[in-house]
Amino acid sequence: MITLEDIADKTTTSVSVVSDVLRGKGSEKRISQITQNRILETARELNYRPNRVARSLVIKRTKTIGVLVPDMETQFLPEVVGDIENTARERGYHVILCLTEDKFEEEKACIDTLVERMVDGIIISHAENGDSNIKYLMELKERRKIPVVFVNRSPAETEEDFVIVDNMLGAYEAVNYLIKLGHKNIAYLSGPTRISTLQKRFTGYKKALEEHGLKYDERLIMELPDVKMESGYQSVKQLLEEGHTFTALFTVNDVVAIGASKAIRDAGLRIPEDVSIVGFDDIKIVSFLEVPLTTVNQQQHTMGSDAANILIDRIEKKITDEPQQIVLKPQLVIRKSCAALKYNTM
Amino acid sequence: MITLEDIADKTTTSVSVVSDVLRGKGSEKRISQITQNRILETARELNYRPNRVARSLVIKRTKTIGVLVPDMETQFLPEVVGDIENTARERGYHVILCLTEDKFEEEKACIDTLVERMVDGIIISHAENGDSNIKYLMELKERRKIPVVFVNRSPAETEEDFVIVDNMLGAYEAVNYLIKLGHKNIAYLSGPTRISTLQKRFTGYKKALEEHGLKYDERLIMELPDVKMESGYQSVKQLLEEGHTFTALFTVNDVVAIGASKAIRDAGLRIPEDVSIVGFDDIKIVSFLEVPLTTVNQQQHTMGSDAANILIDRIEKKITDEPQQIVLKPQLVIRKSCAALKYNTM
DNA sequence: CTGAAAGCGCTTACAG
DNA sequence: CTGAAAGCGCTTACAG
Repeated sequence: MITLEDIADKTTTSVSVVSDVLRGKGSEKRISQITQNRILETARELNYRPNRVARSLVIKRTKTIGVLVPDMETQFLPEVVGDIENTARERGYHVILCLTEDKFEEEKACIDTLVERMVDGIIISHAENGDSNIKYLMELKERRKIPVVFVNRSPAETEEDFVIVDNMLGAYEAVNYLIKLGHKNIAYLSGPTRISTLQKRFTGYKKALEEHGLKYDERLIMELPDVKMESGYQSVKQLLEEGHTFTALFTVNDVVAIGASKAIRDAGLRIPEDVSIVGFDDIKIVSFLEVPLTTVNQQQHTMGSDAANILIDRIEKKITDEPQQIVLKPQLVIRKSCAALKYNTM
Repeated sequence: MITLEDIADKTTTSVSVVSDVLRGKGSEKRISQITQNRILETARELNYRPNRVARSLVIKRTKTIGVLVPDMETQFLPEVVGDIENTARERGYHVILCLTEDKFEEEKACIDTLVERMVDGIIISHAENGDSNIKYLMELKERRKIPVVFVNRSPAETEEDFVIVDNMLGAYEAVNYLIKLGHKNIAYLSGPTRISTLQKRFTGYKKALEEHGLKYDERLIMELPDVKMESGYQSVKQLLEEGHTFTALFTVNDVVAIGASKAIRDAGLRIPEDVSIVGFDDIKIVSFLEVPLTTVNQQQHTMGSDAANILIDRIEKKITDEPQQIVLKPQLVIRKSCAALKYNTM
């Protein structure tokens, strides 16, 4: 490994001038052009690579951001993470990726080592499984001045930066749409309601029902243990076996909708003739399904890049004022999985 | 930020004993139990967090690995990355994620800054777009002693560590299966063949044809610009419009198969009655499709964790001998998208 | 049992 | 125009 001192030796200068020249401060510091050239050239010859760790230790910035998300399974998060990485890289930052499994302890451990690694900031879709690290994060933010932006999930009534979609509105519009099509028995496949985002979708569902004077039927609500395909499949299977009557189905996300669709087909029912279905997320694949899925788009690409930009603006003190709280507007994307209610006979 | 010196002051000891105690070397260094307790306690009181950057500078290890992949779009890579992160975290390492967009220059820039950041090792699914960074990586590996393991894609005839699936065999078995079902006109949707992995799948396709004395028909080969759904859709649409006759279709990956399926259905054809189709990857979703897709599973979970384990073993010198070259055995997963050829009339 | 000191590779006043 | 020196927060011989 070759160091500033090596270059200083070869050029019979000193580490300070070498450092200045290599950081482009040569002219500002009035180093003679000749010296500058000599230094630049030998740096190239020796294939000098600055040691960023040493640099970080003194300037106290690492050009690194920590990204904490529960997992990479839902297809939605990888899309967000990908966009965070892209914008971060464009702006000269690297991303340390931590999967927290939606567990309090894992998340805490990650936060701690990220701080020890002197990350410049953190983007987090925080665990909402029992205990919470929010106050812990906020303490850190105060004490260590590490900016934090919440993405996809945000703490309730917070003063912090976040970028989320309006989950309640998205769900509301989805259910509204089903109601307008004439449906009265609309089942809902919820995820764990301890997760705020999903709780809000549930609220949107109930609100739409209420506003249209439809009764809320508990038997049509399934709270799944997770938001995966298999759970979507199982829960609809169960719903059907229990003989509950519904002509439409709203699901907490697309992946669950895909699982649910399979159960519906397996029961010999058709989409949308027998049951209409609306998802949430608008992941890439759903428009390619045999019955393209009507769903709620939550602008995941904007979500990732907005979060990264806000964080980096904070780090670079381009924003210092009030909380940046972006609530993206969800968009109902109507495709082929819903039909007007014709027969009320199911 | 509180430092070793702060603790040394408060406990009227010295930074060296504090450092020793905090790293658990207290007893080994025969520090009195009383002193140890005092130090441990004040560390806790002051909420001491070690500065890993400083530590890394002296010990020359960062407990960080760099993971370079082209993108997060194909669903396959997020699964691999997720598993790398999981095993790395279990073993005390963090992951810096870099998306290279399959571009030579992006990849080089990433490699450079990763080295400057003193990562302990690199896992890479390398760009294969024109120029290559392989020799560059190997140079680095020699000079800086940074272990590298290739995942998913590997250089030809290399002495390096890698973990890939046997792409040729997977494709061969897929096509073989179609042939056994009686198909003779089997179209192939290839990705860019500059990508070695995809080239090998193409070879497997040709080999199966050849072994069964089937003629290779260039008109049934489409080389897509990328391996995305949209391209799968477009290429089949084109194939159909051009009036080429095929009763079966093998695709370079599942996502392309999904796009292709849509085009087939749009043309009023049925899967598998009119055309049989086999994909590659076995991503989560394909078993939930209306017609569950027959595909080649490439054990992506093993792939990620194997790569991480090999890399970390290298870093920790648990392996020092010959190249670790893992070739996973692909598994044909038979579902519902293929049928025996009955009529040769299409 | 404990502490003083060198050193990791940088940056940054400061002095000349 | 250029260099000596302190310091970032650690670890690690080494001395006593």
